[in-house]
Amino acid sequence: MSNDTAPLPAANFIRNLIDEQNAAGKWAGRVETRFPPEPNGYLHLGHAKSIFLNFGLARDYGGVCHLRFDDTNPEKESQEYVDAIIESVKWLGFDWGEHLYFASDYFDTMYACAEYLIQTGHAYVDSLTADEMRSYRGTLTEPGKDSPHRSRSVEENLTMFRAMRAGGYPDGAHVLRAKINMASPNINLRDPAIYRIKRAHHHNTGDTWCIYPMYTYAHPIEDAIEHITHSICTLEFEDQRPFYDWLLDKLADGGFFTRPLPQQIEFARLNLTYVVLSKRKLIQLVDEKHVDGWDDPRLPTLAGARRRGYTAEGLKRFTDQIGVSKSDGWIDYSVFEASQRDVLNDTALRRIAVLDPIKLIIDNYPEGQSEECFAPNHPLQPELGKRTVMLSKELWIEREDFEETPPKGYFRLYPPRLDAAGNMQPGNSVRLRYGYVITCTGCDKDANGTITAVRCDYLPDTKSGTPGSDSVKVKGNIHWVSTAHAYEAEVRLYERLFEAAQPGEETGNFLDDIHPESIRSIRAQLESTLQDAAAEDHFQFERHGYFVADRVDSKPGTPVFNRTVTLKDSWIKISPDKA
RNA sequence: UGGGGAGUCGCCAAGUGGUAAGGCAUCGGAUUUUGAUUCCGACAUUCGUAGGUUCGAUCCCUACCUCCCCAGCCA
Repeated sequence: MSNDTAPLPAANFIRNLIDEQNAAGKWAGRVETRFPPEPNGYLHLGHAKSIFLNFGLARDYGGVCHLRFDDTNPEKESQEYVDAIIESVKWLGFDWGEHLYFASDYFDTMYACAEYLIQTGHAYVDSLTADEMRSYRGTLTEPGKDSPHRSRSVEENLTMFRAMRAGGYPDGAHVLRAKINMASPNINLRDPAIYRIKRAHHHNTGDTWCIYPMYTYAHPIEDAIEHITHSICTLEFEDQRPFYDWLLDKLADGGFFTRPLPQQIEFARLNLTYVVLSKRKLIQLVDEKHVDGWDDPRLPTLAGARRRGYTAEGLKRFTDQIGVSKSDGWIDYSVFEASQRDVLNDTALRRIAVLDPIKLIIDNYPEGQSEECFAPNHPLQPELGKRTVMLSKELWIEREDFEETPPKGYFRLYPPRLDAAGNMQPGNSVRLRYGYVITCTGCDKDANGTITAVRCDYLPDTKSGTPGSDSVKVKGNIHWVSTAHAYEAEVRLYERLFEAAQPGEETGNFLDDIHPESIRSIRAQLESTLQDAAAEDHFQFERHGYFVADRVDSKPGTPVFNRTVTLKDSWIKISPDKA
């Protein structure tokens, strides 16, 4: 990202650490990070935090950040995910240059390291079943005990490990384990498994291998091979760090890597209310079709966020805002929305859209006549110019901009009414945005009493942009579109996918908190210029919110709009029974 | 209850021995042809609790409390 003018991100414990190390000359000022997703799903907002952190650190310290696929478990991984991840990281604006890597490209080195570990007595082949291994491991409060196979000779271990690789054993028959300490208070050090036999087709290495390294073992080696300085991961890997250091220390002794070795640093993962950020749950939502694919605009995946109309710049603003620390907390989803509004407010062109139309008839406006009104594309950026919207006798206005019996404080359209003293007061006046001031005279109803049209008169001398147009002061300002000139289009309104701040917290099943109507598709009346919107064009529909032309379903000439986020609305707070 | 982490305003988050940054939210008020934006102002005598050291502690020491993570041949 190019942001020379952007202020330096706030201090955090990682930056402080790097500053200290740089002062001490530990890495000679080098900062090399990596973003290492497993290609077993789509990236989500939580990954964005990690991406901005890792790529941001590299950028700010003049280093590089690698994109590395941690593909050590072929059963769960696929090329589709690799492609989607690449697209999302690019969308966020990052470029890893030459540094695109796959853990699977290092399988040979990892294998060689494993033989070295065996030869130096630091690893052994175990033949316990998974269940047996579990019981030998002990518990949180009781030490484990040595496997009967722990004392196999180096020669036997080597022979068996080679046979494992050669396909001489069925899946699960043996595992290679690091030989550390079965009584360690840190369970992760009780001889962790580092290789398992698994006959699965790998998206990158095909059927070359039938044994695969475990994350625990593979990750430190990946970092060391790539000369990563700071290996940043989330808090749950803290207990893994002693093994990370143990392994690399042994391999450095063996001449595989040179010191200083990479350093693992852990930070708190993102917890966001009203969404789920776990791959398991996201996969379930997609597989069970609670949503329409990984890029469903209701999903917190980056693909979904993009389609929803959220911007990469807004995501950056969000991550800058929430900071990086080691304490786990929950960020309210409204914080995310606010950061998106910040960006969209600056960049989105303004347009008019009537989402819930009701007809407004200007009785004293000539039949068959129409005229041009000029509306700025952005109120704060006049250099963005104006567009023309047509006004005529019959308009569409928002249903909620008329109230037959207005609540207290309402200053939009309402008809003439009796005041407290019993005197008839005129109907309310508002300005038709970019047009004339009108005064409400009443409304039409059908036999059921349903309002079919609102009636008004306009004040001819009040047209926006003409001298003296503001001689009549009104508080209300409503948007409209001429019925004869409107463009009707599909607009999708989204609600939160989950109704609970922490889905599943109450019942234990996050699916119980799914919002039954999280998507609503409507036919809206839009100003005609919107017909030319291109996919991924962002707009502010004035007085409503930010919308984007859907990048999947929009066709030239027939855009479909997604509501990204509404505008802040303090009227809702004043009058909770409204909206 | 073994081990590893974390506890600073409603939500994030700096500060780490010299007397509590900032952001978001909230509440006032101004501007406003979006009940938006923008602007101005208010907003922790207090840093999980209790002791201790010190002239002085959010920061050091001791004990305690609360929350999170670890017993996959997942990552």
